[in-house]
Amino acid sequence: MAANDQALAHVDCGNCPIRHRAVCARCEGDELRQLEEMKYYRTYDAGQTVVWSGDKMDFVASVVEGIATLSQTMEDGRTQMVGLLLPSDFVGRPGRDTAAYDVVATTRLTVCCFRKKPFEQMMQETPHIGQRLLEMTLDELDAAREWMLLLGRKTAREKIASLLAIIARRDATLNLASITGRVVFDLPLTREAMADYLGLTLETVSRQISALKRDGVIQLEGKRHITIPDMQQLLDETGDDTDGGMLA
Amino acid sequence: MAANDQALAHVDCGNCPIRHRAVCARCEGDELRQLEEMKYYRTYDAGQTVVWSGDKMDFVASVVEGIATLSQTMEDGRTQMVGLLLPSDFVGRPGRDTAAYDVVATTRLTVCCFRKKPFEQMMQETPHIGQRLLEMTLDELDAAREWMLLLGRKTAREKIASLLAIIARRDATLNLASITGRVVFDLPLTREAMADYLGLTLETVSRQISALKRDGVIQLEGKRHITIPDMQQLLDETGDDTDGGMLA
DNA sequence: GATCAGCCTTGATCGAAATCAATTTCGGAC
DNA sequence: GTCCGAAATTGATTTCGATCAAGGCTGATC
Repeated sequence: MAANDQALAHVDCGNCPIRHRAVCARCEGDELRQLEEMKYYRTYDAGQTVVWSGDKMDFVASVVEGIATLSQTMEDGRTQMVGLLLPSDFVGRPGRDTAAYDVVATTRLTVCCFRKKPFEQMMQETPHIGQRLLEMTLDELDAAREWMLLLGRKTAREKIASLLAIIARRDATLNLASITGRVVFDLPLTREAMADYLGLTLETVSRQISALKRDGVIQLEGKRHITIPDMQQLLDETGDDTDGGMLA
Repeated sequence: MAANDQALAHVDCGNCPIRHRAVCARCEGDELRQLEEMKYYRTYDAGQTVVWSGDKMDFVASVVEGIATLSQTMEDGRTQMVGLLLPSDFVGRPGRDTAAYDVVATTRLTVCCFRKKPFEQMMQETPHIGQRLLEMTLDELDAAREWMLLLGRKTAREKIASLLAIIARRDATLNLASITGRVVFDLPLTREAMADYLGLTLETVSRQISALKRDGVIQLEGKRHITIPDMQQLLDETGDDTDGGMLA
């Protein structure tokens, strides 16, 4: 566990920004009160490691604010990101006591933790929680499978376009903006993190971003601020079915 | 749905080969009887498609016997396998009514089906089932993440070695054989299916298998029958941590 | 036993991304 | 404003796997 964890002011679950999307989404009344009592917050600075793969992990948690990455590293240093944790995402696995992946905060990160034992006990007694966790896990599995298609079969250019589209879409849904026409956002990842996400080198990431800029698909301001003048044009570059995919 | 489905003789759940590993693993007595009543079998020939991505799917199922693949295809024909379904694995997603992937039988396949509506209803009433499904889904997510590392960061040779190790390990656990020293098994996949699994072309798969043979890591008899004289040597080729991965 | 088709292997060549190697840009500290 | 270092860009070259192209096996069919 990292050094400078901090206890935060206790936040009322009723006002929690991830109240309706996290594992606790379906809890009400007594159940919520019970969770409220066992929860505690932790925060991490950008760049800090939350847990190392193989470490003992005696808690599970929900991301409240900020972004973290899940990644795997081979002995020789090759690393692959296997998950991107956004607010409301769940960290840890009930019924397992060591971390399977490295978890690293890429921005300042706040998580809402529950000690594993009491949480598991509560899962036994409260079907809501397990049901919600099942839904979330199935969604993650779908995302992982889409990602596998990207890693196995897409070109570097398609990979970059896909990642930008994913981030743009997420940003748009968070901010209730439209997902057509002009989209503007900040990249939450370094070129290296993008490379680890996409199974590329950071040089290739840089080159492909430059190429997309040259071709007018994106505009860059500084290194991180991105404008997509025409979302459809970006989607056309991802290689994905853009029109729902179903034939008439 | 494919044409030549066949109703099979009704098999007693108590004698079912996947009784202790499938979604129904934790059901007993009444619950089991209830499932027994709603289940029905279907079989498919090798090569037959079970469902097409985008199709309406009004059932969920457990693989009883045989092997099937889950895969995704891009408009231009590039395809990536995203799941390998073995006996006891679950097909379909509660709470979704169209298939997200193509499901294809690679050997003769028998599945145990439940119509979606009654199954979902039973999940509501029987926490066992959801709990078991959650466990299975979490395992699948772990497998998907290991696969992502393979797709994103491993060399062609490492990919082949990893796939052979996965199949060898599974075969060994099924047959209670040891996973050290000599291992013998039949490849259940064509070179093309292996390529779709690994994000390679079939030519590269063929070449790397030839190379591993030349180097004495594997022995081939015909195209499909494989002998691994020394499992550790194969594992050394996978690029994975071979010794549990944890430092002292 | 000849024929055929599907599957597999092998060879030659090409090309996309990796690698190696300088710079350049940018954001923050002073 | 200046300086510093991390992050990013860009260029040159190499390499691994894809692609293009012949054949070779093997088992099923007649």
